[in-house]
Amino acid sequence: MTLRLFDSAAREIRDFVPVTPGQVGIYICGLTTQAPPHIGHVRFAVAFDVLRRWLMRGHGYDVTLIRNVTDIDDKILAKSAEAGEDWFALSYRNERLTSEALELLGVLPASYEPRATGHVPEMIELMRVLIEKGHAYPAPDGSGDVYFDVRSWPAYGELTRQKVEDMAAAEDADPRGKHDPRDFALWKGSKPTEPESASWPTPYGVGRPGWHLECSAMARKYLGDTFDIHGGGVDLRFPHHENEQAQSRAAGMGFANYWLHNAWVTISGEKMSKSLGNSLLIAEVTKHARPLAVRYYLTAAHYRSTIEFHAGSLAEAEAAVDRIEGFLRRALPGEHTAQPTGTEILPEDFVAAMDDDLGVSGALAVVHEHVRTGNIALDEDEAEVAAQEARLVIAMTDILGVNPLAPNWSGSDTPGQGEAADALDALVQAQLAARAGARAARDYATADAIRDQLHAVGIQIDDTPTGARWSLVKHGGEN
RNA sequence: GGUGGAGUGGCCGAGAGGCGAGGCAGCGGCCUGCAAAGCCGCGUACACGGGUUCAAAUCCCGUCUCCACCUCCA
Repeated sequence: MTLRLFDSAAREIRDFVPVTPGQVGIYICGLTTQAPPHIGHVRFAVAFDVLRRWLMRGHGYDVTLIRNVTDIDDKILAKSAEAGEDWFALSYRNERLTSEALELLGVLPASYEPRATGHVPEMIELMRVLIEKGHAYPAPDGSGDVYFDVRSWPAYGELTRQKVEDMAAAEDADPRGKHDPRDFALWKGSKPTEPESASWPTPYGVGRPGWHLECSAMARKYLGDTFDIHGGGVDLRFPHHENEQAQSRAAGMGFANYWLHNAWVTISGEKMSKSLGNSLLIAEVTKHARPLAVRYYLTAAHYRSTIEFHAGSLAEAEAAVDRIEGFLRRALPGEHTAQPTGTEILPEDFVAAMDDDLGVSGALAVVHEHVRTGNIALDEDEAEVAAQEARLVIAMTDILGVNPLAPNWSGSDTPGQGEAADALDALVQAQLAARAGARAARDYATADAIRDQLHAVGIQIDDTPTGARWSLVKHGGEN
């Protein structure tokens, strides 16, 4: 089967063919570390995590994923100045919060996360080449700015199919000394109001990275002049990705062969933004739903579709996850965690859905069908069949990063692990034994009282033909 | 003004000429002491108006509405 991806540069679905057989290089634009991450911010990471897992598990590629950190920009400097905090401290704090959020949501760590500020020499080299080739120039006013000469690169605008004449003037730097108002800054000369720590010497003056140059420099350093996939949110298509491509190609590189862009998380139909407040920060959201449910919510829709966040979103995801998890726990009793063995034969319709531009919705439909098949097998006492279905469900959900039994979801809410869990189990088992006795004596009032008491402290009792089982009620807020 | 995306049943969300994805919620049933879980059954939905076709949510024409980007953005 051939993986097909929607290349937003070509605006069509294309067969994926890597530059080097068996290997895939992916560069995705990470976050500008100016604020803690909200649920919309992490969608790109989840979307590309699914792509990465599918490339690895579905096609056996060796994947190098570079996710950059833009650790300096106008807003970081402005916010830190406002807060009276060092810019690098603010930036690093948010970088750590972002990493924690992604780990919490089961996003595999990137191969590397390069920071813009750590790649100034690479950027200087790029500027040198661009200036030499006549595609960039230092501002003649001595400001220290270096601009990309848009008019010198006829292909400018090709990524987003725009004509230079239709574009508004760039305002990311003072228009001092620009050849054309659309020219954008590769490098920004230091301003007297900016801290000295936010500046680096270059042949063109002291300053700091522009927003776009870092990605061109870092993609080249870690993935080569031509690489496979470049990803990011749709809002980055212009100007960021357009500019990256122009810089890199004008400097003589091939740059990305495929461009993938993910859509938004919306609220009431509108793009989520910081102004909506704290309730949607990852740290807040995961207080109301367990991380697995948040991950499922973010994963379940196609990456190019906007997903609407509403009051019941996480509860629905929780219910769907509970259904899958409930089956796995019944089909694989005693296995607290479980991962794919790598030898499972994935269902054909699952593979077909994933190969079709990562059709996660169709893939999840296959998962749920196998859950149903497995549940029927359990009802009919066919434990072997159920276990086989469970293995498939684990393999499929693991590719999507939503395997309920994956070790990374194990936390304090997972029964059966650790000494405290053993102690809890012993206490609950004693209660269950008492309840079983009451039921045997047809003293249902007592039996129900025990069940109610346990439920009141968050323990769910389910009677089965082989005895009662218990589990913690999953409703977040306990993690 | 330029560029791009979207309107699907109570909700979320796939699909892209014929076979009703899936989940959530709801109703009925089986099971259960009662529950829970599970299973079975129940929904002819595709913004609007035309058109093409044996057949349209899907193609064509027109209209309406919404969203995003146009140098801060996942």
